[in-house]
Amino acid sequence: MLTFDRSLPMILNRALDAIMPPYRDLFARYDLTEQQWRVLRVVWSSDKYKSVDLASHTLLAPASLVGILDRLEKKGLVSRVRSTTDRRAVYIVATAKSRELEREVSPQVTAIHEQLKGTVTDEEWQLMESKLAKFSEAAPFARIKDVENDAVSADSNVAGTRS
Amino acid sequence: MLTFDRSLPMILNRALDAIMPPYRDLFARYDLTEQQWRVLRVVWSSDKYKSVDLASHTLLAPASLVGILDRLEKKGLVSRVRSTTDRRAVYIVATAKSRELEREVSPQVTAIHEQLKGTVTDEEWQLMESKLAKFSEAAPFARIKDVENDAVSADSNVAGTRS
DNA sequence: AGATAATAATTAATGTATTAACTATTCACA
DNA sequence: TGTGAATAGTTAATACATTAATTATTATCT
Repeated sequence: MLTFDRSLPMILNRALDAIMPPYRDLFARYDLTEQQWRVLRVVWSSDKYKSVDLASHTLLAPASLVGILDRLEKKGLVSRVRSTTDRRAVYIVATAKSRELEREVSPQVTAIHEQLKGTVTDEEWQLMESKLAKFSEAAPFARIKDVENDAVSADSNVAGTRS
Repeated sequence: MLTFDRSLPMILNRALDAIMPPYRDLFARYDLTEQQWRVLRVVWSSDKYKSVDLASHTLLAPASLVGILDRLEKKGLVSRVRSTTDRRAVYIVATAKSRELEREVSPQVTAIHEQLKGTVTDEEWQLMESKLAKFSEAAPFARIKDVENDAVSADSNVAGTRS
């Protein structure tokens, strides 16, 4: 019988609950949330990301991004730049102030991650990662039972987003 | 070098993002959220859980539970019963209406989980589960405390009675 | 007994999640 | 070449997450 405690959602949530506090404590010291950090991580990697790109790379819904970007912009860590070629699109660029933050916080984030990785062997890590990747890829069975409305377009969700 | 995409938090979040939609779609059909379902799952297992016990078993913060229980109570799915032996404590009990829901939804939840489990072998599953458990236990600052048999203590002085 | 600490549940404030709907712009194509 | 579909970003409404503070009650300790 399926024990609730050992269901996949609970297993994953429990692991997240266990590993996140050190990250959150660190971010809190710099007045950042976990999600804000995720956005910054991606923005630092390139100035050519539109909001919609950030959504897929950070696993944050577009609607959530709006508020997160509002707050990051208010703190002077990013700025929105309207595209000239496609006036619908907005590019998110990192400010110098945020680069400062990157230099200061990134090493500490790496340190936490290294410590986490240290709790299992490299081999075990690879194994776990590949198994989890299997689940991450196997999402197509998501819409099986749409009884009422005739099947909406076969894939209403773009790969990588959670729309 | 640490790629953001392959950090443990992102790996776990990506897996959750992939597996949760079918669950959420199912719950939505019964006007339930994922968290409300988690609470019900635990409440159904015993009428002797206090709010504080639910918090550890559902991985939901006590502050979040307040609102979730408010909504479940308003829907007539659970009720709060103040303990007579410790007037600080509140026991959460399932209503007959919620038992109906259990009979109808549980099999479908099991079906989704079986399908998920089918994407890897039993051996792979065991492996992944044990590795994730390592992180869940080695948690430096785990917010969730030991969940053992603290809730099953023989305090049968619940004011309300079962049905 | 009486001060104090600990516990259970809650409230308050701010930030994020989720779904649906809406605006503005661009694309596709008959 | 116009017209409907698609896309990017946003707003709105409701629910949950997180931290800190608050209330009520019970436990502890000298």
